[in-house]
Amino acid sequence: MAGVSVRTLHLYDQIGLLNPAERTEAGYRLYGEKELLRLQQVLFYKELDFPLKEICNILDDPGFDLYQALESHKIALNAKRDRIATMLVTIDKTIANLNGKIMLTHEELYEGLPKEKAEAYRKEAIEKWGEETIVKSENKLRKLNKEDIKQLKLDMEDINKQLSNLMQEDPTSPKVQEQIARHYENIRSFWGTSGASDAQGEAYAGLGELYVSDNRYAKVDGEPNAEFALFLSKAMKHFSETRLG
Amino acid sequence: MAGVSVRTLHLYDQIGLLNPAERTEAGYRLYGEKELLRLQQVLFYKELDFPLKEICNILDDPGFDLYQALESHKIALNAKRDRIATMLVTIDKTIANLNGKIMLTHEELYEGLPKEKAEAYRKEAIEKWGEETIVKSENKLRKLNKEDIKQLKLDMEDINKQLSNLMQEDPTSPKVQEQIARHYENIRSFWGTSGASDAQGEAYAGLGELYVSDNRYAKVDGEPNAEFALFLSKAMKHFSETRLG
DNA sequence: CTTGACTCTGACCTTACGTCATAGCTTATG
DNA sequence: CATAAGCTATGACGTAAGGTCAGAGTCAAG
Repeated sequence: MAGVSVRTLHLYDQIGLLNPAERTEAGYRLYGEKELLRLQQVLFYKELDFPLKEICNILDDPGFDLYQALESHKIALNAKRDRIATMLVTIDKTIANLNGKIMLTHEELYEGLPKEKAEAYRKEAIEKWGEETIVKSENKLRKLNKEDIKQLKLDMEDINKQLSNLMQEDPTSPKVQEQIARHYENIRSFWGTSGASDAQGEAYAGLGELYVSDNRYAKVDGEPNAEFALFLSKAMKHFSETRLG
Repeated sequence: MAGVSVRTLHLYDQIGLLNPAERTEAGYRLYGEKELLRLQQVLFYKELDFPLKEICNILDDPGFDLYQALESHKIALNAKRDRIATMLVTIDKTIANLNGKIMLTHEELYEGLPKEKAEAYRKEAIEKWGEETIVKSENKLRKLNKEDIKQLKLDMEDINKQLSNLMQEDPTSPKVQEQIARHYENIRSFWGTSGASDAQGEAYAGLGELYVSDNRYAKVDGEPNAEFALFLSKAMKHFSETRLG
C-alpha cells in the first residue's frame, strides 16, 4: 500500500514502533490515518539510516535530544563517506595497476594472434575499459617496434631472475634497489610517462601493492609466489619513496 | 598478533578463506608465512568492503574476473557514497530547521531569564552549534526590539489559529495560501534573509518536512497534532514551489 | 602442583527484514 | 453453496561478520 511490506509492518508492530489502530475479529491489522502519519516519520528517519530502536526513542521519548542524535549521526555518516572515498581511490589505483599489467599481456596476445581474432579481442577490451584507455595504450605500443618489445621482455625476464635470487636480502639494500631501478625503467617503457610525473611514484608503489593483492603477477619459475610478491612490493615501495617521492 | 581476533581466524578457517598451515596435537592452529601473506590479501579486499565469499573467489578461483568485480564494486560504492551525501544534506537541512525553530524558543528563553543564567545557557548553545550560528542569530535578534518580537509572536499565534481552522481545506487553496504567506513572512523576520535567496524556497519547504518528522512543533491548542503537521507541510511545499521556486 | 593466560568447540546474539510453512480468512466464480 | 484463488496471521529459520559466553583442555611460570 505505502511501499512497505507486510513483514515490515509485523516487525514494527512487534517492536512497538508502529502498532495498528485495531484488529479485526480475525486478527487482521488495521491502520488509521494517525498510523500512516507515524509511518511517514518512521520512514523519514529510516532513510537517514537511523536504527529502528533509535527511531522509537526519537518518536516516543519526549526527553530525547534530537539535536545530539542528528549531530552524532552526521559525524558517523561523514566518517562512512570518507571511508568510501578512500576505498574508491584504492579501487581506482588497483584497476589502473591491473590495466597496466594487462597491457603487457595484451601486447603478448596481439603479437601471436591472427588479425581477425585480434580485432575481435580489441572490441571486447574496449567495451570493458573504454575506448580512451585502449587507444592510448595502442598508441604507446605503436611507438615501440617489435625489436624494442622483444628486448624489453628479455630484460624483464632477466630482472625477475636477478630479483628472485635476491629474495633473502633486505629489500632496501643497494643490490636489490639496483635491479628495482631496472625494473622501474622497464615498466615505464610500457606505461610511457603520460601520467602526471609527480604521480608516478605512487603508481609504482601501487603496482607493488597489486603484486601482493593478486598472486597472478609475481611469479618465480612460472609459479605464483606470495613471498616474492611481498619482497617486490617492499622493494618497490622503498624505491618510490627514496627515488621517486 | 596481526590485528585480527581469534574468532575471526576461526571463522576464516571455517569458511575456507584462510586455513592454518597445521595443527598442534592439542588442536591449536598454526599459521606460517604463506598464511600471513594470504591474510594480507584478505585484509586488503576486506578494507574495500568485499564480502568474504567474494574474497574466496578472488583468491581461489583462477578464472575469476577481477576487473569486473572491481568495476561493479566501484559502481556500488559510488551509489553508497551518493546516498550518504543525500542523507547528509537532509540531516543538515533538518538541523538547520531545528535551529531555526530553536532560535524562536531561545528568544523566549532569553527574555525571561536572569542575565547569569542566560549567559550560561549561551555558552552551552555555542558549544552545541558553534559560535558563528549563535552570533549571527543574536545579531539578527538585536535588530528587533522587544515590541517587534512581541508583535511577531502575537501574529504567529493568530496565523496558527487561522490555519488550524482551515485544516479541512485543500492546502493549495487561496485561503490557506494567504495565511501561509503571512506565516512565511513572519518566519523570515526571524531568519532574516541571510541565506542565499535562491535557497529560501527549499529551506521553507524543508521546515514543513520538519513539522512532519518532529511532532513537537505543529501544535493545535498546545497539543502536538500530526495531521496539522502534514497539512502545514503540504501547504508550505506548495507555497515554496509556486511563490519561492 | 597450581595458577593464570591462553586455546579449543559449540552455541547464541546482533539488524532489518525475506522467505517459507501451516493455518485461517475473504471474496469471486461456478 | 462450495470451492479455489488470494489474502492474512503466527512462528521459524536465514542472512554478514563476527562478539560474547560457557565449559573444557593446554601451556608456561612460580
